[in-house]
Amino acid sequence: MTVTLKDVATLAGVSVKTVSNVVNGYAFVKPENRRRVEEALAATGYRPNVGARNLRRGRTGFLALMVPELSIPYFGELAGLVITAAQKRGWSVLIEQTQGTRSRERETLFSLGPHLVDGALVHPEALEAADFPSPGEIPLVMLGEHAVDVPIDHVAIDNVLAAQTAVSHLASLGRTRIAAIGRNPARGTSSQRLAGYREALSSAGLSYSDTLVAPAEKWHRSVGAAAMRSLLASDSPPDAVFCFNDLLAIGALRAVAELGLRVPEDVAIVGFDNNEESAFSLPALTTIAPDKTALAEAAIDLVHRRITGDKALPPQDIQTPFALEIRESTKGR
Amino acid sequence: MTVTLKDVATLAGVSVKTVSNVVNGYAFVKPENRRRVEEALAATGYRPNVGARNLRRGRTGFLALMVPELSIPYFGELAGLVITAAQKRGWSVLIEQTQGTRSRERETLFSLGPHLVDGALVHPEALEAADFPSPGEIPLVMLGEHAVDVPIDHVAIDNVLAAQTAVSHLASLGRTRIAAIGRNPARGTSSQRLAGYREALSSAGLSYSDTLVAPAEKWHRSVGAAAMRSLLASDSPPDAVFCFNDLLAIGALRAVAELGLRVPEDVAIVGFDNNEESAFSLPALTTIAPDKTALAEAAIDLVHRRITGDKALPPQDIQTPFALEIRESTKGR
DNA sequence: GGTACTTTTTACATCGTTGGAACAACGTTG
DNA sequence: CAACGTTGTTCCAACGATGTAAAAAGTACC
Repeated sequence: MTVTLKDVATLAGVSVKTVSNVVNGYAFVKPENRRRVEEALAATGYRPNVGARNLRRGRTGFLALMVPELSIPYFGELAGLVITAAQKRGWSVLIEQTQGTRSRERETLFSLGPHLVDGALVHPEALEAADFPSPGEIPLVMLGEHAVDVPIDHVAIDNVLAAQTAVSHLASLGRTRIAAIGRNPARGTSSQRLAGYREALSSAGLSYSDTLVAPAEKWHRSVGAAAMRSLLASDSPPDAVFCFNDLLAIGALRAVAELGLRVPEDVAIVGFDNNEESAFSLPALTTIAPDKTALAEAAIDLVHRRITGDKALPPQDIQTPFALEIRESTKGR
Repeated sequence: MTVTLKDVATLAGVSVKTVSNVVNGYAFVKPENRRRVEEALAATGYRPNVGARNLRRGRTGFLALMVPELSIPYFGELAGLVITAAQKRGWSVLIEQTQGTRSRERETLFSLGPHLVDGALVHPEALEAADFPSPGEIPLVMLGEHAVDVPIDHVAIDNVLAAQTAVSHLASLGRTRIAAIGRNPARGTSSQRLAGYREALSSAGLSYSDTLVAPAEKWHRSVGAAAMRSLLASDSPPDAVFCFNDLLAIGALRAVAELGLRVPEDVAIVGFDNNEESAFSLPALTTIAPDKTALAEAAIDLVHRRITGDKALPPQDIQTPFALEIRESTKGR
C-alpha cells in the first residue's frame, strides 16, 4: 500500500540510493536519471517515512510544548504563537497539558524522551528544582516564571517590573487602598508579582497590608469574583485592585458590578496578560500586555540554537518586552 | 549517551530480545532474569526509542488535530479536551493551525502522511470536496460542519436545530425584530445556522428580512461589534440578535453598551459555543452550549475504531448533544 | 592506450526495535 | 531413557531511510 524508496527505485530502474539522493537534493545525479526518478516519484506519490528517516538521522522533527491547560486563554494564545514560530523552522509541535499539578508536570517532563522530541518548551506551574531532569537530556526551554533556580534556558518578561508598573499606574490615579488578588505561595509567578506590588506601594508612599492581598489557588474567573466579593465586604474596601492575571480581573469586574458599584469610579482594576477578551470586557480592562509573539519566538530561537550545536552555551535568561495597556477599567470611557 | 536495549542486555547478561520481552510484558521470562533485567533497566534509565519502535510496529503514536487558530477560545477549549481524550488512549496530539484559509488547510491535509500520524481530526473552515485526499490514506475524522459532502467520518452537533433553539428562545420572549450576525456564504457552519434561524422565524410567525442579517467574514469580537453598530443604526433596529458564535456576541454586547442601550431590555442577545468567558461577560451571555467533551471523545473514539480495524465501517455521522444555556443577556439578572 | 582524475551509481551496514523461528533447558510421561 | 510438551532464550530478519566507501563510468591528457 505505502510507497517506499524501493518501489520508486524499481519503477525508475535505478538503485534505492539514487532515489534517496534525488529526494535529498544530492548534486551528482545524471540529468537523465534525475528525470526518470522524478517521474517515478510523481507517478507513485512517494512520501518519505518520517519515522525511518528520523531513526537514521537521530532527529524527530517534533517539539513538545508543556502548558497547564489550553482552555486558559493565555496558554491558548501562546500555544498558537509557538506553533507558528516552530513551523517556520520546520518543527511540528506536540502539546502536553498538566493541569498545573506538580505530579503531571514531573511525569510529562520525564516522559519527554530524547527520541520523542528534539526539544521542549515548558511552562511549569508547580515544579521544584529536584524535578528537573539531569541536564543534557534534551534541550529544554522554560517559559514564564521559574519557581526555582535551575540552570536551564529561560524566557519571560520581567514580572516584578511589570507588576510594579501596573500598581504604580493605579497609584498615579490617586488610589490609596490598592488591593491585590492572586497570592499563592506555591507559585513563583505569584511571588514575583507580589514583590512588584509591594515595591510599587512603597515607592508611592503607601503602606502594605495583608488584608488587602487576597489569595487565589487557581487563577480563574470565578476565583477572582469570590476574592473581590470578600475584599469589598471588608470594613475598609479597596479603591483599586491589581489582579495577577486577566481572568481574575474579569471575575473581579463581575463581582463589582453585582454589588452595584462602578469600575473605575469606585474601584479601578488592572489585570495581567492582555488576553484578547480583555479588550472587550465591559469596561475594557487595563492590563499588562506581554509581547507574546516575542516570547514565543525567543523560545523557539533558543531551543533551535541548543539543538543545532551550541551545547556549550551557558543557560540563557532572556527577557522579552511588555507594555501597560491602559483601558477603561482605570480611566473610564 | 543514549541507552538502548543492547546496553541493558549487556548489563543484565541476557539477549536483547529478552530485555525487549520484559519491557513489553511478555509472560514467559524466568523470574531471576526478569529481576536482573529490571534492575538493569532502572540502573541505566532505559527509555525506548519511540521512532524505532514505531518503525517496526507501523504505528506512530501521534494524532494530528487541525484547527483554524488556538487563540480562538472555542478551539483552545476543544483542543484541550481532544488532547485529554487522546491521552487516555495513549496518543499524543500534534496541532496544526490553518488560519481558516483553504490553501493552508489543503496543505496541512496533504502533509499528514501515513507515517507522521496514525490519524487526524480536522476542523475545516474553507475546504472543498476536491481537497480531500483519496480515502484510505489515513483515518480522518471531521469535526464541526462540513461544507461539502465527502464520505468521511464526521462528528458535530445538529447546528440547524441548535440555531433554531436559540432563535425560538428569543421569539418566546416576545421579540419580533430578531437579527442575525455571522452570515458567510463560504462557510458551511454559517449556512446551517442561518437555516435554523430562518426555520425558527417562520415557526414563530415572523418574517425573514435580509436587512436583519449581518455578514461577518471572520467571527471575531471586533466584527461582531461593527455588525451590531450597523444593525442599530438602521431605521428599524432589532430588539434581539442571534450571533453565530460567542465572540460575535461579545462584540455585539459592547456595541450596544457604547450606544447607551441595555441588554436585554433594549436588545436581547444569544451566542453560540458557550466559551468560558461568556459566563462572565456583563451581562452574562445566553448561548448554545455544545457538549465539547462529548464531541472530543466521540471523535477520538471514532478515529480509534478506524485505526484498530474497522476499515469497512461506512462513514459515520455522529451528532453530539447541546443545550441552551440561558443567562442574563436574554433574561436579565 | 594507459594513467589520473572526476562524476555517478551501487552495495552494504546501520539506526533501535520487535516478530518469528529456531534452539535449549526442563520436567513429565509412557 | 526416549519421546514429548512446556518454558525460556537466542538468533536473524525486517521496518524505511541514509552514510560510507567502493565500484563503475566518463573525461582529459600525455
